[in-house]
Amino acid sequence: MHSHFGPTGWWPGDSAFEIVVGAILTQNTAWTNVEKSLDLIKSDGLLSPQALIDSSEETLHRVLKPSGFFRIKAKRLLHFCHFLMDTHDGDMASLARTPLAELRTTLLNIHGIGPETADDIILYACQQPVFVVDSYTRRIFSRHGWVADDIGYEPLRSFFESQLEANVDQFQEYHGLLDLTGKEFCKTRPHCSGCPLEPLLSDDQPLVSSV
DNA sequence: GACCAGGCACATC
DNA sequence: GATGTGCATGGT
Repeated sequence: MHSHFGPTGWWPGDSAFEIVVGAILTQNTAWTNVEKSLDLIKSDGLLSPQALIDSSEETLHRVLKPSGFFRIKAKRLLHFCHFLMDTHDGDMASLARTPLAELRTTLLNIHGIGPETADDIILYACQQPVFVVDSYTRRIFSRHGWVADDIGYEPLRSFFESQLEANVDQFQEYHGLLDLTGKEFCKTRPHCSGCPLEPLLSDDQPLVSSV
């Protein structure tokens, strides 16, 4: 994948907090739409937990509108902002120092932060090693016959983490490459010709046979 | 005009 | 525990 796409530079963002905002806004949403909202948030000077908390509901809805689900995402963003202010005085660097297991549990307890969003935050905003699984990851591996197509998030994450050295840079790059591969090659079943992973196909049993 | 996009929570069975 | 559904906009 790397030889096909080169370095992905996955997850643009000038700050850890911006990455968190993007992670929440991109839930089931195309990144191009998220960028529109991020631009509005920045131009309105709202890119901080306190600024978002202080903003009116109308303002929040207006800036979140381009990325869809704006009512629900406004609530989810505020839940995270209140958490960050209450427990870390709004400081992402302080949050990022939380030990990995505790960090993950804590994030998952915030309303609106599910497994993928939590892992995006941990890997890209907090720079700690978790393997981010997303719909493309599952689709690519199931279409190649390597895992069951209904494999759960945690079993798939555990699988990757058991096979790979825990390395933040590499985990960031794997996720970016899998996303690009999914977008470009994984449109049709069982798998698309030209996929960079095609040379790995074999008659072997699935790597993970069941949930 | 249908379908999808870098999910999650909640209701119902 | 498993399955279905609402959330909403913008691009293809």
